[in-house]
Amino acid sequence: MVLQKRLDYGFHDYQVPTMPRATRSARKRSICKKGTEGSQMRAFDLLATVADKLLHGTEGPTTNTIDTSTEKDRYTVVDKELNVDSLCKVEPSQGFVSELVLSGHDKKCESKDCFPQHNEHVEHSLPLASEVTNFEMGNLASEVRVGSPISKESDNCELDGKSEVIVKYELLKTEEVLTRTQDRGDDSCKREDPVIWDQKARVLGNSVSCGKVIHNKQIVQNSYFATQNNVKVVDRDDDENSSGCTHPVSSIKSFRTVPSSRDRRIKKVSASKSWKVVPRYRDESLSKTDGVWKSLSCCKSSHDSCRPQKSQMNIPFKKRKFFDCSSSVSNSDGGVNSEGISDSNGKVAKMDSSGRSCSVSGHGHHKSFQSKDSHVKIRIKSFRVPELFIEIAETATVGSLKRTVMEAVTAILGGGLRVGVLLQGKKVRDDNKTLFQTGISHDNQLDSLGFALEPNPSRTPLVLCKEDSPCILPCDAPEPLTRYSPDASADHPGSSNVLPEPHGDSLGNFIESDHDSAPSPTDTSNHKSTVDSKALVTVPAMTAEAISVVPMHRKSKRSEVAQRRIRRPFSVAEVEALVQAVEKLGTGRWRDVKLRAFDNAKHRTYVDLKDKWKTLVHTARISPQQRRGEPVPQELLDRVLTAHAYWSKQQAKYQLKRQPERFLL
DNA sequence: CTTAGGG
DNA sequence: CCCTAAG
Repeated sequence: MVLQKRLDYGFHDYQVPTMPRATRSARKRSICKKGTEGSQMRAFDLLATVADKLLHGTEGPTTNTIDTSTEKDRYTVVDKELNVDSLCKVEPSQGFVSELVLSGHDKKCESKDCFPQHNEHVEHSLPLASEVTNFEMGNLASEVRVGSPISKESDNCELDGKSEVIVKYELLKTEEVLTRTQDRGDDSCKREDPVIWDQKARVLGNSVSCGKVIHNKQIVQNSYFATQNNVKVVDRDDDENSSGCTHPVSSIKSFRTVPSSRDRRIKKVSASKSWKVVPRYRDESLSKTDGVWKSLSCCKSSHDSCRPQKSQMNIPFKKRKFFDCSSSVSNSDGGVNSEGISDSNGKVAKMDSSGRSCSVSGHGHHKSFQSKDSHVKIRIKSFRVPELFIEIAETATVGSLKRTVMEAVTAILGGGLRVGVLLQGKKVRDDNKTLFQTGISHDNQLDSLGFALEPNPSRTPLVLCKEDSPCILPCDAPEPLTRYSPDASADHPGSSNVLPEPHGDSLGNFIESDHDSAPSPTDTSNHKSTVDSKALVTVPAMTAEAISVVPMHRKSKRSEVAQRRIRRPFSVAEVEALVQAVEKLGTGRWRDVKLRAFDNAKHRTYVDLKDKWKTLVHTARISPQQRRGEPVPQELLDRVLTAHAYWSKQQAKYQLKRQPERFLL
């Protein structure tokens, strides 16, 4: 039996931040590891989170349930436990819920901008929303504040009718898997079991909506991330509790494919409305963000990083890896989020991620952003995961199916993504060019700027990606969807096919930014993203076009294993910074080197620096022909050798000094 | 947590 | 990059 499920995740404002792996992260790391056994969370975690919420509600009942019960059971149990309140409560501050309410109920959006247009979907959903509203209105209202903060910030929330489904996820608990779309009318789905999700994008404006259907099995409407998503969850359990919430980010526990250990539950990840991509790590100023961001990002300060914080939403990520990934995903509802990326120069580009094509009115508004001439503002509405093809035996259990899907998704999202920048349909490969040089400036080209999440070849073994098709969506580009997403739901935005090139190119950096702080002043170019206020940028979808998941077991096993961090070759600028620091500090003080030259580069640990130095020394000693990767200027290599020789000598002297002493003793 | 090295 | 031993 071949099930083809299409998972469209629209993450509006979904980001994959890089989690700083600070110097001190090690400990955390270890902690995390212990805690989680196989979990690998990365971008995916967010999804999981969301899903989790949908399915299970906020937190997690979890442990016990999960641990003891069978998978099936556990799900069931969990489901029962869901309730709107809990969901809502989780992130009251977020306003997601409220939005939902608003959309359904009031229909008004605080920000008018948000809903410039009505969608069909909206109308559709309205009823649902209203239902929900009725039920829980009180609670919700109380809990949540109305209006999404996000919306305030950025106006561009609105999606046009086009934007459709961002997230569609369907699962059935029972043995059968049904694929459905949103019809609620259909009972077929409902009947059996538990969980079916259908999320569709819906335009809610910036906010996310949370809906719950209580009665029969109902439907939870969620719009996560951005804009409009409707999620229906049909829960067989009648309970009172089914609830849906839409958070931009929420946690999903259950999804965990890994049967084993506890699942990670992510308590909350909320969508942050805005986050900065590269704010100084220390600053952490995500002003706009809710607490969410922090949690997602691991912590700005290294201290916090892995450990879950009780107070805020924690994201108990089991693995540090998750953090390690520089990328994290954040959703934003309306896509209101804005992100700023600062490059070494200190420039900051703000990005708003929002659903895909964003052509939104907001853009116009954004112009205001431009005020600072030299900065390019980019808004990314969302990144989507278009399709996922799964093949699984009929005899497989639902649980295995879930795991399989999870794995597939995880492989894609968590396996390593890189961001590709497209300009007028062409992939911009030179990471070293400045935006200006590339033609990405606030006054031009914005319309043709697109971003794509591309599978990182090195990291996605399991996934079969066709190279050629990364899903890319040029922002405004009218192009048709990529082939990958055949169905309408597929994005509206046109996508251009693009390059599939694997790694080397430029994109490698996650938006998150790695801009390493220090190294080169010139780095700015690294972040390719740019946009001006005007244009919305569409986000590209992930391309995992089709993924075949085959043997679950293997994968799962694999997945359980900690993921390896993505490879991030050192740029010349970084090498330069490293060399300079080592010349000054010497070779044995990697922590100091880290602090001195890479303090802002969260993804570079002192161990990484030490390793890099090791390889640099090696590189310097071999013939140029034998060197691979981005060529390092000979001058730097010479300095490496010189410094290495010098410090080796120093060390030797030190040792000699000691030697006599020892003797004496 | 840091270092240092091997893998 | 990861993992580990050692400090």
